[in-house]
Amino acid sequence: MANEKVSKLIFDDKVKPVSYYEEKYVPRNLKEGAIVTRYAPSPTGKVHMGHLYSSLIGQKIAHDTGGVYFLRIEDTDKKREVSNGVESIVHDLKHFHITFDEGMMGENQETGSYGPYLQSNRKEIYHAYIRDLLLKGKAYVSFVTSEELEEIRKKQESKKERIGYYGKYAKDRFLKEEEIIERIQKGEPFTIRYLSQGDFEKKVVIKDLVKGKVVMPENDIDTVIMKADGLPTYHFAHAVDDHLMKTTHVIRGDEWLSSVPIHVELFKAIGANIPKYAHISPLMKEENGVRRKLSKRKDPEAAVRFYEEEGIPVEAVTTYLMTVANSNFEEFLIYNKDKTIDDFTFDFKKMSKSGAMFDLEKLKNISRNYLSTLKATTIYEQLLHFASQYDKEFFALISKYKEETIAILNIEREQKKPRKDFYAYSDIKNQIWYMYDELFTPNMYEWGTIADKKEILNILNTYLEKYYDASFDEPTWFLKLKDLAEEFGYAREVKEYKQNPEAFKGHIGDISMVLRVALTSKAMTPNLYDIIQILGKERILKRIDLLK
RNA sequence: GGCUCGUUGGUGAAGUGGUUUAACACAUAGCCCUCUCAAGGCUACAUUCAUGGGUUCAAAUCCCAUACGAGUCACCA
Repeated sequence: MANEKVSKLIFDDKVKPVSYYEEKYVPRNLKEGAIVTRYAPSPTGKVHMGHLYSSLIGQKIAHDTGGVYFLRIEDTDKKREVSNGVESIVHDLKHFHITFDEGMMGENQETGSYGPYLQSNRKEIYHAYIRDLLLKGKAYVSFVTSEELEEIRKKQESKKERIGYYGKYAKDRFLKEEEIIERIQKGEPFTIRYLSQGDFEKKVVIKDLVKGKVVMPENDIDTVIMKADGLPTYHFAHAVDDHLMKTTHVIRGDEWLSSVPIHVELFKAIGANIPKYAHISPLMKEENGVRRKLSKRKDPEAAVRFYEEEGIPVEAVTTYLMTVANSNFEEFLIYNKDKTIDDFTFDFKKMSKSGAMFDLEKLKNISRNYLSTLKATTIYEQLLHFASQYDKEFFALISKYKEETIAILNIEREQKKPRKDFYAYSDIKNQIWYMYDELFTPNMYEWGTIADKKEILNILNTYLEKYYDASFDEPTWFLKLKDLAEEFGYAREVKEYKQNPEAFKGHIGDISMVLRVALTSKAMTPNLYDIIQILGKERILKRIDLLK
């Protein structure tokens, strides 16, 4: 046994033998082909769109195959940690219906028998494996400082050699045991590095589920597996955790692709099977003609919270993301109108190898379409839920006028080609505010082609006296409006006017515009007849009165 | 600089040697419909698949080179 004295110095007696963990974490009892995968974020802030994107895929393939989706928190970098990070992650994902079968459930809760799922609580486990490698001579203690590393790098650069701590440059490989003990006892900070057996001239072949076959040189760099603070690095924790937690598939951003040779070596070193990898391309954003990754800091739409706060329906966001992941999903939905994401078979092979530009406009379009398929009562409930958190004033109004609000939301909805005029719950108020007396203010300016106020009032008064009756059905109502137009010298039909513009003051459109603006203060509204019916006689009189 | 990946219209893309005069969707523009708006219908939008060579009767599809872009080369994940 190598390094026996050294490891006694570093690890206390509580550290169990590796065999303990190998026996404790038994293979999962799942059916053939079941996928076990995880979301493994570091708790550094809010969930990013790219995270949602990959967790959507992870959850789907795990559940479609009868597997397990779990949440492991990678908090080995204590400097970057954010308070309530876990809570925030769980909340953001839950809003998008992403829930976990096991793992972290909240700041200090977890379920599942492959835990702990918080890496900082797994220190003993990592130590067991690190000590094992140390004793087998596969790892060694290193005192190299970042300054020394920098010097090595410069030397390599000037000699045009490959950069890194490898081979002859890995000078601490050759430290004598006595020296190591002495320096540790002096309190000198140290790390533990894996003693790489790799050969840069040899190749490793990676069969990535997204990128396909990738051939890379073997890793020959002695990567740090335990940091000076005693916590493992990502690379080592990844190998140990996914081995013990019986992960079958690792889905992660493609920035990890070039680390796979290290991971392969580490998995082999601890005697573990190598999981299947799927390295997914990032969501991109274009700014000033430059393509870059969608950034949480620069792009508000990158934070998953944005959609919750905007009231963009969860279904729209997930549909969009699935469309980006597997573009055939879009056609699948066109031909299977009543189907959802759950009926669709996701395929890694259909994923793009290069990063897709994130297209908010397309997402909004999907959202408009989605919202147009909902029943008015459903929209109402969702709107109520949204407003209760983000618009208290509007919440009070729609609560008070429940039936009326549903009627407003139902305008031009239950028909073959429903209206598609809003893409988010936050957008609804902009479209219908004038229907509430509390929000309505008369508009004196948008009268279309008719400028004379006397004429306007005359038209409105005549309408009320001779042509308005709340009991009219739509065709009758419109016929009456045409009668009104005729009385004032406006054409009954637009065509009629266009054929002979000199014969008329204007046409029916001008007359209905007068009515529309008087009642809604807006030049653009949904079907006027529906609005009139919902307002009712009393409020119509009142609104017209406001103009006098 | 080394290693790796990528490159089809403004955007997401289909496409895996001949049915492609390059699908579909978003965006944009025009027309139609129409009492306004939204929607809907129709039309337009890559003679060409980063560029240059090659293989082949035939290439966006196979091969090579070049260019450009991205990732990585931490005691960050």
